[in-house]
Amino acid sequence: MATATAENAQRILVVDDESSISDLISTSLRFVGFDVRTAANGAQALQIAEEFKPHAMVLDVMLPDLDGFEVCKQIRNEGVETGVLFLTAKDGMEDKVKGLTLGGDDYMTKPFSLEELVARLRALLRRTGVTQIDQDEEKIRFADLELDEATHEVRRAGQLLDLSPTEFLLIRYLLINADRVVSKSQILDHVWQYDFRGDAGIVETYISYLRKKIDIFDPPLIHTIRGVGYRLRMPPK
Amino acid sequence: MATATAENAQRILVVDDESSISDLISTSLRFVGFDVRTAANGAQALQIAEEFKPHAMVLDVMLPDLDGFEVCKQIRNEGVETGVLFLTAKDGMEDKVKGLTLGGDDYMTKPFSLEELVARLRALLRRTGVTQIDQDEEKIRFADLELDEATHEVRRAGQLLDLSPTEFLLIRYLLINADRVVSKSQILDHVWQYDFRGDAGIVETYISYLRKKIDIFDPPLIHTIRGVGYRLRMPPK
DNA sequence: CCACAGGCTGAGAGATTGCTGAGAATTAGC
DNA sequence: GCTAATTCTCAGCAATCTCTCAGCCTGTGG
Repeated sequence: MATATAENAQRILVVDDESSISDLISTSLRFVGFDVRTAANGAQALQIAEEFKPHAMVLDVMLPDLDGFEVCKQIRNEGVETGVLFLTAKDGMEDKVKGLTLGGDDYMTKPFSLEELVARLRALLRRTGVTQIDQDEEKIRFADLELDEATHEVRRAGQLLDLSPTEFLLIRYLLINADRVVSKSQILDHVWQYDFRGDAGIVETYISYLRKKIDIFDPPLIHTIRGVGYRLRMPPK
Repeated sequence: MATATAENAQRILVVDDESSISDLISTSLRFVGFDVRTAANGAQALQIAEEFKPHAMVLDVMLPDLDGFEVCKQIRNEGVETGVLFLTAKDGMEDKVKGLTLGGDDYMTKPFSLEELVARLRALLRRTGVTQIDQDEEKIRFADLELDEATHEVRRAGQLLDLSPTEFLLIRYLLINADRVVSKSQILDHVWQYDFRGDAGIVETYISYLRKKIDIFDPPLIHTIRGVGYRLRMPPK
């Protein structure tokens, strides 16, 4: 977790009253290189936003004091240009969230997967144009594997693959960590919703699905590191 | 939002006393690249217009002080050349407005869809000749699908399609975002009237209608990305 | 070479998501 | 006003996806 906070890292403010959630999110975001602050309620959020000037916020709509929309409004009124990713419970509420995809904002329902959170946040930063050097193509590549965020297409050797939502998240996670070993529990934590209560065996199942779709090509890219996890890699020359 | 205000972006003045409405509109317009200011009443509008010199205005006819027509008149008397898109409530009024929008001006009744607002505003700017470089063709094309903004006609393989108003807005939204995935809530936010309180299921229904009209041709262009949204695309190679 | 833990995979139950037809409610045109 | 078009809701069906589980396979260490 040693990622140094770069001078010019993008600043994210995470606002949620459940500390377990905001810890989860902030740890995750820090790990992928964002500069993160957290707040547990609306008042605190306003205060921090003023001096922290976040590029984007992850904002629970249900806060103990103000609601998320109000917080968002006030922060913008103070001239902080920031995109917002709202978090909402699965039930009701959802219609209240309408209109948010207009300004580039977005929302997700709890529970979510961390991979998805990061992906959405990146998309949001891209849309709201805060990305300093928008050099990051919307494509992730490894060998002859290519994932396109905008079209949601995954190709191997130019050929389009038909993946289910979870398969898509999984291969993206592997791609992001290409060449590195990732453990089954890491995968579970990032790709599955954070309240998933099953065991890591599910990961094996999905790896199996993926192999049947992407490793019918040569060479195989998904490698098992027995006792450790998986790794995307080119065959040693 | 953070969209950089281009030096030469077109300037729009939005005048409405309900802040929820003017927020909605300005967010939307800023996001598509306009330089936007807002005013909450007639007096304020006059004041801002003087120095902001908007290329066009979105103007509620019902304002707390002056009415919209008066505002429009006075601003033009001061020599600001500006097209006007009037907003009116659904009731009476309508004919009164009709009579007064003879120039290149236009009007819409509340509530409206934001896609429609943007389209009308663009058309207005085009008519009043303010558009510096009329880069935007009046036709949007994708594969053998063609939508003509000016005539409101949609053709596939040269054949004219008979679409209802909502179907038209929907296919336009898909066309504008051709090849990218758009979620059901994005669609709802952009295509439906801002006060629509139903759920996203309606989008499925309309996609179904559209498919029956445009995808009876080969190849099908409207594709479902399960768990994500829809996407207009050519068949995979 | 055997035993065993870890990993792989096919089958299937159950849940989710999307599609569509039918009809009610609303709106627009005459 | 009346009719026709359009919009919207809803419910059943179909497709797909998620997850569990059990039996088999494989690498490893003794």
